[in-house]
Amino acid sequence: MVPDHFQVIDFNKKLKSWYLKNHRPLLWRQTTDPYKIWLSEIILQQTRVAHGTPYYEKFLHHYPTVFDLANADERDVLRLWQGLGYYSRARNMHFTARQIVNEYGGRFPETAAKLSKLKGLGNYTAAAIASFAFGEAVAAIDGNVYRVMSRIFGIQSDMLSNEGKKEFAALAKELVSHEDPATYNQAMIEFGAIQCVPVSPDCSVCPFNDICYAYAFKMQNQLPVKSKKGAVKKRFFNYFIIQKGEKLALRERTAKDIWKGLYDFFLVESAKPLVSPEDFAGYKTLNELSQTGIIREIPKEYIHVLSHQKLHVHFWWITVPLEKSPDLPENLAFYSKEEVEELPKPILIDTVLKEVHYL
DNA sequence: AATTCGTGGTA
DNA sequence: TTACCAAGAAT
Repeated sequence: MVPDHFQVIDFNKKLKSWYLKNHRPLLWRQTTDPYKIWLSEIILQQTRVAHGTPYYEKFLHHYPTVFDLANADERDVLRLWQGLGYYSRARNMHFTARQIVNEYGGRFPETAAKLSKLKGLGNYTAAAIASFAFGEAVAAIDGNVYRVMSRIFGIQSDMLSNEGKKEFAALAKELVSHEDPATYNQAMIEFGAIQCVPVSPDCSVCPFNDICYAYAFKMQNQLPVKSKKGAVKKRFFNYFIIQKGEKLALRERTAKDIWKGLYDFFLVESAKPLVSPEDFAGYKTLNELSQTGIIREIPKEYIHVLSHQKLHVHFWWITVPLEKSPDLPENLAFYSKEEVEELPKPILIDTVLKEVHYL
């Protein structure tokens, strides 16, 4: 709850004034088109503006309307998303585009309550679209807003716990401007992004340093409180790149695991790194394949770090003679160089193919 | 409710 | 080198 002495009207006035003077001219702020706003919000989830901006422009160029996105193949959408990470965002966005077209006539629902029922839209994104595109007076609470509220009001609850989220939500509901909710939400987010930054904010120029709890008690670097993440797990990936002529064998990842929907090579995951040919003894299909063609090692260990996993990756290249047609395991299939280029791939796979000058 | 889902940048 | 961070959501 907002303390008795806190002046919500004054706060909103100063915040808006700060925003009008200091905000960045980001592309997706120049429109009230819910499609464009939705696209930007999905792209920016857990993603820096600098990283997401080129993707926003690419998507808008390829898919100018929700109808264009709905008509696209999921594979092409994932290919355009390649390099952004958290690929379920792209799959959910594509699914939702089709739903908007097929069930809503191409028009987005206009309230946060309805929007949040769509795939890929949680409380934050639904509120952002509802306020930016339709002017609904709902608070959009992202990581920036949690930080700003936590510092100004001295809220020390864990912002990632359910209890903490309720507390922040109740406060945010009292703060949101009913006069201009869109600018209020943009301003809170922007204020957190460029003034009330996570590490070592310059509080000397902050318009709220006279009312800020964190500034008064020098707790800028202690707030907000976030529960710590779990340990990073090690995994050992052994990739076998099977080549026949110009073609490579790839397969779509369909398991409930990282990189779902993307394409990679024949993969043997092991508890420890496989170093010598003797280590392959236990893998039947691998032995058969290695006898089919020439196998050589890419003498390098790739370390690929994800948010909760650290991959130790080794690549082997198997060249199959043109006259032979090995039985490919799993759902592997041969793709031409042009097809390989067009398939959505984890950034690691793309990097390796470029390093060996295949792509 | 705790985990899991990428990638790149920075201190 | 490690840890943290970046316009969160799904399970």
